Amino acid sequence: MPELPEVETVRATLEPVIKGKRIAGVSVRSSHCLVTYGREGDAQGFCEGVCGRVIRGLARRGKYLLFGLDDSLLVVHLRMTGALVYSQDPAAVPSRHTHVILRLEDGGEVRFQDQRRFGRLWLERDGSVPQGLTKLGPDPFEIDEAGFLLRVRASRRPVKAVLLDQEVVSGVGNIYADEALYAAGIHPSRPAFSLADEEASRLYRAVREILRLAIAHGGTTFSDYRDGLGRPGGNAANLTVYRQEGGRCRRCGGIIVRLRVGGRTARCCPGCQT
DNA sequence: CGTTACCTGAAA
DNA sequence: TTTCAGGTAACG
Repeated sequence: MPELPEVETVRATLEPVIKGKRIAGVSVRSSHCLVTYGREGDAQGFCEGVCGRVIRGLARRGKYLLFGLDDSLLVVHLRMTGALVYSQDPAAVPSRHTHVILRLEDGGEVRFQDQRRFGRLWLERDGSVPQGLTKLGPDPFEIDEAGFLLRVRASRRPVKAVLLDQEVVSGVGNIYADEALYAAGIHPSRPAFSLADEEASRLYRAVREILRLAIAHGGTTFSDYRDGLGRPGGNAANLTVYRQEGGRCRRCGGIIVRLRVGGRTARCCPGCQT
């Protein structure tokens, strides 16, 4: 579910209400999502490791959220259906998919909920980080055009598969890869190395603009995604091809089609994207 | 490289 | 009943 715009929106909405707050207690309703110092499902170690610590800040790298604690780092990946929602209402009953609750000293709490149970919370110390984070590439706002071109075109794989590869560029997922390729007029199956300078340049600018727009609208919600305060995002109205198969292309009036690229579903306009 | 597994639930 | 879903890691 959440790609860079959704994760950034969670970060931006959550940080103001939790920064500087001490974690008073933790409720683990299901420990499957916890990785404590490399040990999967260690709820007790997790509780001991976070209780009493102050949340110093909330950062994002790619699609990862990083809670800076006093002496450790809490890394969260929401994967497909995860959400981190702040609540000040102690009477609000947690959903059946709420797996972990961080209770703050001031009465607020942060709930980790995740229907499909793919999301993870890693507690790390000594500067170590989860495997996926160590190999993460820069996000599209952290590199210039030349750097983007070098990374993306260094592969013979379909350009969409390259955009989705978090080691090449981080933060782009299935929604925004389709949207950016449409905006740049590039077919998702094109081998990445075959992009001309002009095409790769258009793609760089399209990715940044598509992500910027999505952030400005609080991310895209189809069903599960919520920001840090439990609100859905408003970016679905801006989508031009993603989940629009069968509809008309805004540019040429052709039909948006669905195909398979790199193991994922891709949507595109065959008339406009070459 | 592409394919599969990991899960649950909604929709076809 | 089958297929599909915003992601990633482990396969072969």
